[in-house]
Amino acid sequence: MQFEDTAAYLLAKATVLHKNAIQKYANSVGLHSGQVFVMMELWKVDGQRQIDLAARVNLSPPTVNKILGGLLENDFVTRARYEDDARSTRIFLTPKGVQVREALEEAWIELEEQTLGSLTDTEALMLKQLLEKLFL
Amino acid sequence: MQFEDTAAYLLAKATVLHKNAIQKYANSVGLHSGQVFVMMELWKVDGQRQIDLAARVNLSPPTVNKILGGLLENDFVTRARYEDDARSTRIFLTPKGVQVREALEEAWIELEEQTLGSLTDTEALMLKQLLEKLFL
DNA sequence: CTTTGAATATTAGCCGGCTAATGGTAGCTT
DNA sequence: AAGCTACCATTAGCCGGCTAATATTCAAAG
Repeated sequence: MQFEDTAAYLLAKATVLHKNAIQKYANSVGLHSGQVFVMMELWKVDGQRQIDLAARVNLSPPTVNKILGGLLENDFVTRARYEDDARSTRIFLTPKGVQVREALEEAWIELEEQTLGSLTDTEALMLKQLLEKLFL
Repeated sequence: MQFEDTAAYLLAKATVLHKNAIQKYANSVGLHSGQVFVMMELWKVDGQRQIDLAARVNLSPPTVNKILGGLLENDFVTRARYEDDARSTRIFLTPKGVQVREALEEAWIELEEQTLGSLTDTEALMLKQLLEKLFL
């Protein structure tokens, strides 16, 4: 059997390089690679609980907790207790957290170009459709 | 701008879930997720130097060094000095390291089915071709 | 032959992922 | 009211990724 012929292998291989690219562009706007996806969810819906954030980004609660620690230290978000339920905390964007979105959008456009650089427009569209079908 | 519409976003999203799947099947044969790709390279060419392994798997030398530490502890590989160059070490598979390939192949087939479960054969082929074009 | 520079492995330290275990709270059952 | 159970956040500890810095060795230049 040839591992290299499997989609599972190719997808993992692509992952490694893509992760490096994300890290590069995330760092260029002052974020770490893991933080960007949490921020994206908060830009969609602000004030979410950690457990809901974890579900949205498909990460474990401890991982999200750790990532939020970094975002808190750098004043991208704040934590607030939720009055109706003392177990939960809600995470809110700071002005700095709102503002960094614009910078990330610009960086993301470059990332997208780099990612799809070797593909035609048709192929790019096909890839996106297949990825959506794969895991959504 | 909608991050969710970009291939960079979708690829990262697919990555997260795929990594979990790899971890699950790797563990089922006694390996950790990062170790499987190093082993695959050794199954192709045994006795490689660490620096060359790192290049083959697209990881940094310190990362490969750490992964090899785990493989050494569990007797999947051995280290041997390279006669011609005292800077280098060569990594060789142990019998256990050779043997585990068969188990991983079986697990990998299941992983492949799970990964491509939602796709038709045509789509699966297309995905593989696009991934190859992306990062090879 | 000495010095300088490149290459290889390794260590330290960070972030990002996981599981397992803890502690506190809410809610339901009795 | 008491107690069981489920839920949420957090901590501890592991593996996997990175960059930066170190030590050793090789090779090439002087």
